[in-house]
Amino acid sequence: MSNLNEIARLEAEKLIEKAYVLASENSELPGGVRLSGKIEISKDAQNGDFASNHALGNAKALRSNPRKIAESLLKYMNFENTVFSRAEAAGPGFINFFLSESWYDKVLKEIIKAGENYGSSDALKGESILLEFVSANPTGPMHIGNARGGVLGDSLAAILNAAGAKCQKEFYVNDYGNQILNFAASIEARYMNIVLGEDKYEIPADGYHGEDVIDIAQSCCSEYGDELCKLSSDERREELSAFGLKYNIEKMQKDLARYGVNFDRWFFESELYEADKVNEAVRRLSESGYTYEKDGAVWFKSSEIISERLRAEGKIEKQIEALDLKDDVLQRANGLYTYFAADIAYHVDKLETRGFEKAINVWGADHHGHIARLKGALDALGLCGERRLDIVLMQLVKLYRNGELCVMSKRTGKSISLSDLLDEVPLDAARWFFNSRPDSPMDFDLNLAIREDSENPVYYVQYAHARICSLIENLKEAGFKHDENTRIDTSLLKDESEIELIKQLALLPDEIVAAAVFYDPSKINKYLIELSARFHRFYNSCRIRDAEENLLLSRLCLASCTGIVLKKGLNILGITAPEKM
RNA sequence: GCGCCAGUAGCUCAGGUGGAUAGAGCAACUGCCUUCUAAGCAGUAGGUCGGGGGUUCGAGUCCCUCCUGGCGUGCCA
Repeated sequence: MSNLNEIARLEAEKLIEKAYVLASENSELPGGVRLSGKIEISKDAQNGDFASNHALGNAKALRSNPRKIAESLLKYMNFENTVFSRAEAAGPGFINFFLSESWYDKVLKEIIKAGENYGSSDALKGESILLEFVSANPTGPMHIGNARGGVLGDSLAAILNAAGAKCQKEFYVNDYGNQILNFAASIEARYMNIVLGEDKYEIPADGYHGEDVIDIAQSCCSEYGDELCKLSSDERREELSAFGLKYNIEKMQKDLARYGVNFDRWFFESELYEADKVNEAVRRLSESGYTYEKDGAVWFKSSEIISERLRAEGKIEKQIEALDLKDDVLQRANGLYTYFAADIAYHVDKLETRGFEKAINVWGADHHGHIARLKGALDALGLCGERRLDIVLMQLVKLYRNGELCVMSKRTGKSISLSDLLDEVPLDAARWFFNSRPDSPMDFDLNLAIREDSENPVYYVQYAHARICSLIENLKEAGFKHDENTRIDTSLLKDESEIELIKQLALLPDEIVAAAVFYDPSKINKYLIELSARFHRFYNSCRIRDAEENLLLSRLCLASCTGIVLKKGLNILGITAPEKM
């Protein structure tokens, strides 16, 4: 697989380098300078296809004005056997390169050859990544924010894999600790009241008051009858929490699967306790001197290790002081470990025990305070938290219906469950929306999301795909078809809309890598919208069916390449590419 | 108070790590279907890139400062 833009960039760089050597040999420019600069894709076709800023950036070193330097370099360029036909000096001193026909030909051939693998690359080859996302509390139904995290994580995993990494998807289940005790007590109250037919039992103030807990209790009744009444409260709660967890986890799995979100592994927090991993992690921190006891609790010296890192990054003491860093509790005075302690153990398991090179976590923005201390703890354990743990922060989602905010909270129980949402919003639209803009707070407008018209961009993209399928089918019936054996003459594709479309097709490998590197799946959304726009433009300005046969086949080839690329992009996002609409 | 994220057209947002005249969609207005899907295309109009400084050939992008909004700042998870 080759990236045609990358090839062009490298060739442009080589042309500049060679030209500089010749120019300095001929004393036209001073020698001995290592030219810096970059080659980028021009925004405006008037400025060529690729632009170099080398002449601008090295003007001082070359003791001349940028425009002159550019012109000197151009004198010594030879475009034979390159993907360029020519170059020119422009503006303040850019060197603009123009692609030759051979490049456009290569793009289409590459797509036909690679098929559904087109766009994949080995840019991140060898990176082993554990991607953790959703990790919703199993004490209640998931909400819309979890859906966003699920879609985002799932798309990101597909992107990382397409970019050549080996990425595994994991859901961390917090099935241990305080909240589970509350959960059990809440179910117990509901259960006992149902069985005894009275309101004697009260749900703890910080327990779970939602309807879903009644469902769980009810379901428990039909399974056990009043059997659990006979047990001691401790035993009963143990039974009930196990039942409730199983009930909720199965539901989460079902709901997420309905969204097309699947995990390679569901990792249980309780596994860490059973294997004594939490204890061990805290012990190791203590042995390296990063803990102390105060008020009967064991504390982690978060402020110390975070300060160390900030110092290494060049922050001055005053700035660090201003942050007013605080230490964190690992083990409470009552002997129980905190969530933080378990999370440290969990990440040791990811990075050390299981040997993943990198851990990426998709978190809601409300967890951002947790980042620095977790990285710090990993630093303290010699696991390079700053380098090996990346957090993708996702801003929160507000759900609106008819212009009114729908509040969601597990504790008040007024939540909208994921399955309820899916009953209203089509899967493709939901996946498109949740993928769109991870780092700004999102207003999810139900009324907009369910509209099946052009205001919903996902249909714009899908429509382009359906149009292509219909076109191909149509021409097939007329006796024209295109496959890898069809001889086509891409030099016939000269219309601006054709050229612009091919250039966009060539961009997919770059976009996938960019989305992978920046952990930003929404780049694919944007790419697909632009690709669709360019296709529709082409479709409207270039008639295919009535064209002369060679031109017809070339255009058919272009359309079918576009179909391949649209389908690939939609697949990565977990969205269907319909053949008819 | 401190920290993180955001502030770009009436509305929703792009802007690929500093490039050339800041772009789309929606809403408004004008055109394009007896011909491959009009869920489409072409065009008009719309801007002090939150304000103010600075860095340099060049700033929406980087630095400082102020303003506004969201989220944090637990022996919760």
